[in-house]
Amino acid sequence: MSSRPQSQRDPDARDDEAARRFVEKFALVLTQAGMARMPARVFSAILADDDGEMTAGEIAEALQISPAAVSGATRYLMQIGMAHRERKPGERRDHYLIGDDFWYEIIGKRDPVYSGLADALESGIDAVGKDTRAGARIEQTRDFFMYLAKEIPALIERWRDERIRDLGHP
Amino acid sequence: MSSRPQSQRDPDARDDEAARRFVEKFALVLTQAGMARMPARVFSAILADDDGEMTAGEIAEALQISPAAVSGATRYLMQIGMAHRERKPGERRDHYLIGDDFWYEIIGKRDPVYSGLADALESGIDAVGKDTRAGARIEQTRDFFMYLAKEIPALIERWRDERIRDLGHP
DNA sequence: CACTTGTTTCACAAACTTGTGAAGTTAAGA
DNA sequence: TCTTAACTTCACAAGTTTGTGAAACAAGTG
Repeated sequence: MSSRPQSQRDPDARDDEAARRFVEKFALVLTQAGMARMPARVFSAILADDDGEMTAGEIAEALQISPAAVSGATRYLMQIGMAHRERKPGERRDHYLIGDDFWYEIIGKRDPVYSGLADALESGIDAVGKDTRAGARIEQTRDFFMYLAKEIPALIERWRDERIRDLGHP
Repeated sequence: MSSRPQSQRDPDARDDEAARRFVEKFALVLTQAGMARMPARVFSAILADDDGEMTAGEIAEALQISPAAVSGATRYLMQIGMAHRERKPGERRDHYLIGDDFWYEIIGKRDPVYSGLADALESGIDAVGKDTRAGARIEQTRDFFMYLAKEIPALIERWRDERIRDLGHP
């Protein structure tokens, strides 16, 4: 979990200082995409960890945050399915991990967002009147989100398939 | 812009009270999807307006908010391309409008988000080492976002084409 | 050119969010 | 059963964000 001084580094090995910078950089992008700060940092830290698995203590240490902050962030990450927790029998510590294919899950879960928009729009069509200009506009918008709700999961499925095929022919 | 009392309503005509509820409901969904409250409300109001076009005064009146709030919200909406402003010659008022096909634009603009994630991840691969487990995981994640950055615009393009074809054969 | 209507800017108060220390809870190990 | 390490919950202080009133600014109109 540590690397040599810069002057004699193997360019293919881990550079802790650079890894730390990456964690903050990636967390920042996630934050800009709407994720809260601590969950973003915690997630990035686990992502950059070689095992993809850290204890709460390791997280607190790595990010210099309180156990309370770790607890809050991990609870959130687990809730939205971006991390999960494991504890081996006869272990006191929880290990937080991110799967190797969690991204499909997360993006796939945008589905409810689009469906939610489509549902809200559905009720709007009646409110403004089916045959009004607003009605037509809202209906078209609804159709678009229904399309996304259907096609995006299919897109991700396609990626999954391609990946599996690539692993078969490396 | 107004409708009869409930008791004698035409079910295909506009129901102002229901429309108002829709505006708040849809704004709430947008808010949950990460949009700020006022821009979400203003956008929803214009979406539900029959002309798809409102003056700042109409917006303030409809949503019971100050001119300052309208100004801030419209500035934001225009900046991200969800609304634009028009003023006819010899008019004192600005009219804010949303196009009939703005959604493609907006979702299409997620592209930079995915590209941004892919970029940040790219730098992470070197930081943790190309041939480490973390390196492989980050690389795979980057590939996934590059895939999305490429495929989602294509998806939207496809919708556009289908729409145009539908309009040709109604 | 002054008046009037409409929009933007700005400073601020209120409301909300965030991360912390400290106390409380849980469960492994002796 | 008691001890202790690990995690969670809670109240709060600090920091942000949000929407407002008031004042400044722009642009038609008489």
